[in-house]
Amino acid sequence: MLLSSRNPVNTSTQRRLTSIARTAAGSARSGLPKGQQTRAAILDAALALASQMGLEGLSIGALAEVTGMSKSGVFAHFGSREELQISVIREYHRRFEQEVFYPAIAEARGLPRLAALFERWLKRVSVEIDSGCIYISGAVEFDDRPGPVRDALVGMVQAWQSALARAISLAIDEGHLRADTDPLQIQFEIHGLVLALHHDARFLRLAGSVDRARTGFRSLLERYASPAGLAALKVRPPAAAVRRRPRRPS
Amino acid sequence: MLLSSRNPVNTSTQRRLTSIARTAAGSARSGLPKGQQTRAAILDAALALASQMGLEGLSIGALAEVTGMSKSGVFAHFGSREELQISVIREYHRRFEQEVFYPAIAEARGLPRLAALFERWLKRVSVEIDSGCIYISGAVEFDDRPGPVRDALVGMVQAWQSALARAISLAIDEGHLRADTDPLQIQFEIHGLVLALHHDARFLRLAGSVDRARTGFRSLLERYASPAGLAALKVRPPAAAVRRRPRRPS
DNA sequence: TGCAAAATAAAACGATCGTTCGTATTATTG
DNA sequence: CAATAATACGAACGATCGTTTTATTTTGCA
Repeated sequence: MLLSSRNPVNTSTQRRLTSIARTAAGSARSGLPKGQQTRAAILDAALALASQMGLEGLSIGALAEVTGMSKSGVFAHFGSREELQISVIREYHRRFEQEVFYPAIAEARGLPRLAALFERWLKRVSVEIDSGCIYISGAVEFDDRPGPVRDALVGMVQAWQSALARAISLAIDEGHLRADTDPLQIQFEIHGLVLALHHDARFLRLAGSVDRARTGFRSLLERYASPAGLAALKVRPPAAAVRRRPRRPS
Repeated sequence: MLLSSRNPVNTSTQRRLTSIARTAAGSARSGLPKGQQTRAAILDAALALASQMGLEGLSIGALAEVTGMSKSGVFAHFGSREELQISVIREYHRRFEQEVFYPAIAEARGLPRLAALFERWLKRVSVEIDSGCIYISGAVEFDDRPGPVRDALVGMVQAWQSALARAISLAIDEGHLRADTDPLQIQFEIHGLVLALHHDARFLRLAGSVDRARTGFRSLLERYASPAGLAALKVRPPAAAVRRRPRRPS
């Protein structure tokens, strides 16, 4: 796993799930045992619901109505509301990896990769579907609410932040960013652009916010990038499919 | 009022308050009639509570417990939970004006004023008391929840944003920022710095976030400011008390 | 001081919440 | 197919929420 994060699942949910996996290990006929299948369906609905109402607004009753199940039926799959929220966070993390991190990491080290990370992040946070970003809304909801949900959220966000910082550091090593750059400072400012985008696009419903974020990113590069880095961005190849051959200049 | 915002108070609360004011108009002995007095006390507690739990987490029961009143006693002062939330938003706006806007507007037009706005904004959002920023948490809570609360929130935020944009435009007029600058773009990026600060300081509890925001602001100025603007910042006088004499260079 | 009005309290209502429990249904496997 | 475990349901519980109603206390003014 590339976006590393510890996985402290000693809960009842996990116990049931492993026992399920053991029981129905042989019947990989339709892919998954029935339980996991509906669990995935519930989780999918829960993600949509949490993206709109927030993690705190996520209610089991509403989830039951959406999925056409009974409240207790939904409940049984997670054991508690907290576990449901944590599961939602984990699933969001998984999709975030899938749609932002993995595709971008296929780009060449340095500014190309960093720019790809940023661009996919923008899409994820503002335009795609109607989903708000659970990382952002969760950060506000749980900044003063201790507990396992907050812990899970902090873990995921930190994992993403350090992945981003790593990409920035690589860009420095590659000579694409000035050697005296502070990776965490750039990360801070990039994060700010995304947060401002989320705010203006989702709350104020301002058109053209994505372009403002892009402009901010460009002028940030003009400040911190080296000529070599800017050049690497210009000649940026289409990066279709899998381009994993490690190409280190210098 | 300098941070302008329409005030659509045709509610039952407003009706009662004016009638109170009429009744006890003569007795300005201890400043306010009893009703307004406890209302202010409740609002004070509500602001603290909403800063910590969010506007949605603000419950009348908890508010009653904190103030040592009965639920219905608290309730009677606002008529509905929505009105309470809106009142909290208005009160926050008032304090924001008082602690951020008015002191900063006493500074000289241009970068000195803009820098003062930013600096006081930082303090308000991250360090002062334990209060989170209701503008920020509210934006996340109500980005997908239509209604009068959201409307009030949007109005206040827009008022502040346009006040900020006005200060930026003045800095351009003053020759402190390059003439080809887009005020809304700068506003967007400054807003991003504040949001990132709020995130890192309150959610991740990262030390040194305020300095990161300041660093971001400085490098933003290096990009957009003119030599004259930077000079105006350097010789910045202490700005004690009232210094309103308009000093336009050039 | 007395009296109307304003302010607060107490209790209850209906709704919704997460959760539990007993039971019925469905799926999986020997 | 039968046996057994996995799933799902329905009803109910206790708590909390915003709100209403009714009654009591407190306040401010003639």
